[in-house]
Amino acid sequence: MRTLLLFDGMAMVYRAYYALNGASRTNSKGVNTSATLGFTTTLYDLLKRLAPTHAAVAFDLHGPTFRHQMYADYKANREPTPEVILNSMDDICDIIRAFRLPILTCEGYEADDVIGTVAHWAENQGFDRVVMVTPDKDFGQLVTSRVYLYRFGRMGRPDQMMGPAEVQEKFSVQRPEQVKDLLGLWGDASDNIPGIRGIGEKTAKKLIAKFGTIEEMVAHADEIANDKVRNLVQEHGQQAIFSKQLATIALDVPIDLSEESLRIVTPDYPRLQEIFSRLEFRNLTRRIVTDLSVSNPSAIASFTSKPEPPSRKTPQLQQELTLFDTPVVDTARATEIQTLDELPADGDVAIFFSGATLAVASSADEVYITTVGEVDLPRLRTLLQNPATLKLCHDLKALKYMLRELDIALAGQVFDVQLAHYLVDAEARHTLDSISLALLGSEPDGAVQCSTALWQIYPLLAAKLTDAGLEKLYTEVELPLVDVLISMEEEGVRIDVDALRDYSARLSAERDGIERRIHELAGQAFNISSPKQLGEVLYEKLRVTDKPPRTATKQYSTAEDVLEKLKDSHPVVGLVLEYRSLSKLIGTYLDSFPKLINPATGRLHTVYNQTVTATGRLSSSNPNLQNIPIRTERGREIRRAFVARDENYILLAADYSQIELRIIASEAHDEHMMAAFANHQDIHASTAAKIYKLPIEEVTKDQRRNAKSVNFGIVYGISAFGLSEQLGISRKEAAALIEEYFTQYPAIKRYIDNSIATAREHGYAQTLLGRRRYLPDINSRNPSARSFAERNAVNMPIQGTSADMIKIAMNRIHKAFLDKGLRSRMLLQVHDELVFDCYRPEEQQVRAIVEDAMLNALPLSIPIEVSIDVGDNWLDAH
DNA sequence: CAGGCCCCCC
DNA sequence: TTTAGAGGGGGCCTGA
Repeated sequence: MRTLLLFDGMAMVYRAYYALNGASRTNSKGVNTSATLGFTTTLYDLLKRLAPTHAAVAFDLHGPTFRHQMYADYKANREPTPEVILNSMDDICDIIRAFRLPILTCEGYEADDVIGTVAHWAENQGFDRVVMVTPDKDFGQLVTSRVYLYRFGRMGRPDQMMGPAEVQEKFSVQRPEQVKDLLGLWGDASDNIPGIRGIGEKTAKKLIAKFGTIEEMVAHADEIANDKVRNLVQEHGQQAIFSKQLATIALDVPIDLSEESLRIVTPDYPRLQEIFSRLEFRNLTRRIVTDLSVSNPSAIASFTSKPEPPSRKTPQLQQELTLFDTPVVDTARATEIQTLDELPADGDVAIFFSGATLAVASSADEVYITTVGEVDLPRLRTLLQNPATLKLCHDLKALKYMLRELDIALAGQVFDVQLAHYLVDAEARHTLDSISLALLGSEPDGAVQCSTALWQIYPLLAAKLTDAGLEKLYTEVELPLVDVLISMEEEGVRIDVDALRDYSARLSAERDGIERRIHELAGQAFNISSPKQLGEVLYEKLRVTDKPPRTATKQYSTAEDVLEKLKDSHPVVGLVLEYRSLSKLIGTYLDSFPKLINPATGRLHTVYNQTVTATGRLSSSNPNLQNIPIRTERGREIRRAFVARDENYILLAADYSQIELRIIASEAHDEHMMAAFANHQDIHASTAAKIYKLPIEEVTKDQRRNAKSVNFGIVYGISAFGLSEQLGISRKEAAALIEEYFTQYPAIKRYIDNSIATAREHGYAQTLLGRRRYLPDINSRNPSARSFAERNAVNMPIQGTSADMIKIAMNRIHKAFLDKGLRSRMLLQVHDELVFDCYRPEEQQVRAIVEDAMLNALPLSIPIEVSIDVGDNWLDAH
């Protein structure tokens, strides 16, 4: 079997950099080896894992400034004159040479042109497999930037060229067929999407179909009937052609290729040893020695390091080694069992279902496939209710809902790969397909493969969970929470539909009146809800300002904060805001809730998603009950429609008070803030007293408001700009406010700095319980990307710890209610608040349980406060 | 039907 | 090249 392994060299360097989670590694001689070490490790791993017969590394000869230069040339109407800049890549090139891999470059072409050419060549040479190794992130960016340029027909700075995530996701480690797809994509992109703004993909496809190619289309633009389209093509045609060139991967780069020159030979071990020793790559040296001791003992002599004792991770590594050589999910290997009886009653099982199809796999090899309607129920029940066995699944909550229809209660240890994957990498996608792709290298097809994939994923994911120290969070927090969420979703909440309808009618009448007045003022009828139409009326017809604000996509902006500033320029602006606010209330809440009430239960059932947020919070949808208005009088009224189950019940709401600030104070060990909390002071007033150096009684409303904003800013990862916007003060004043805050609260400042430093060191931020959020941009050279990551490094541990805390409380409350057989039920969670249907006779009991669970879920070094209130409806329970 | 924009919550 | 620029979410509407 002939396998060609192709590396995108420059991108590999970046990948290596990110792979180290942005950690900067400096050796004892002060040399920063982050990228080099990462690159080398990845290179070595892949050579080992893929065991290719041929390999090559391609580099851009012109470096990252290529695109800048190209853009400059384009603007100046010059022929492209790419500047040749070789980065300080000497070490990496040395290492590649020591591995005796050929480096391919070609002036005037990018690395992926070279790769495309080699891949194309290899296919023609009859290679069995061409594997392209290119980092998802950077290669994705490259792909995207090209497509982007092409599709939108405009140039931009390379660092702005980010595009749809799915484009990025498509490419990581490429299988041969994927390389083919890849090449196909270029063809598709080149011929079907002209880079002309204002012409959509559909129109474009029609045009290309008519003319054949973009060049033809531009040449015969005058034949286009539609005036608008014709003008656009005539105006931007050349740019479209240029964009096409940029977006097309070359398959004919002039490089000499021979099979012999790409063949893998034994590395130059003495040379490698020399470099590794200079760079102080001790662990890598040890690893290579260990590997060599198995495969090539005679080569060890060149390495001075002692072999490492066999790693306990060997089985897993072994598994990884085989992944690339055999299809991961091998249906041929899986035997379809004819009856459930053939599966051992005391064996572990993976359960997968989709629609009516149900697959039960006793291992990666044996699967029973059936439908929910036809399944042998008693046998399935025996299998799943066995407390001694392990159950593997994806999306436990959905599974439990399905099993409940069959009257089956899952017992024994459960491993939900979706939930586990959420903890391992919260921001990734958690569909079974993408988990498989990430961990196994391919996507399962059909129920049989899905169920066997669960078996393959399980050991890998379980190991990751353990390695990251997340087992406890999984077992003790997230897994038990599934039952709590099911109970809450099922319970739903009672809505006073009549009240909702009455209120809707009232607000609708008000809205209609405002709509008429807006139309009168505008002198025309138009759709106020259409930002596009509204923008035209405000900025073109009424000219409420000379400098119309724009959105990122260059549309007129009609965002609230923008309009708020223009309020005094024209009476229509205030009316528009009023209209918007009413429309929102009517559309999102008043009119939508009645439609969502379940006729069977007569209640409103939200869906909680446990694997969405980057920080560990829950999210709620259909409807979202976590964003019910409260701030404005008019909005707040909606909460009146959330009512207790019946006259025997009362709604009980329990809120954490200032929980995030308490977490900061506690984590930072800030004495002043801790004292303020300990003395039950108004924390914002106390902060104001500190920054304005006044006795707390003399703090004015404005000062308190400013202090409150700074406190919030601290939670969010403060910036002078953000604060100035929030408070409507100048950036300078905001900066001064922040500075004074940090002077008065030095421990907070240290805490923030420390959060960022820790994230930089590890490459991730984490909560008290170890929940992680990876921050690959924390060391980015792009200042705005870096700042974003830094703010996340500050915010995530706070927001996430608070999320961990309330999740623990929810689990305890749920359990206590069950243990005591209470009739009261937990209904809603709104991040720092829990709402209950409280059976009146149980009120004191419920209060005690809830308070105890919330206060003691995750003790801080300062007291936590919870306020509990009751009422006939949610508004009164506050 | 997706994406842009907007606005509600914590 | 002219916008956004404090964290985390979801929903509605338009326009193709």
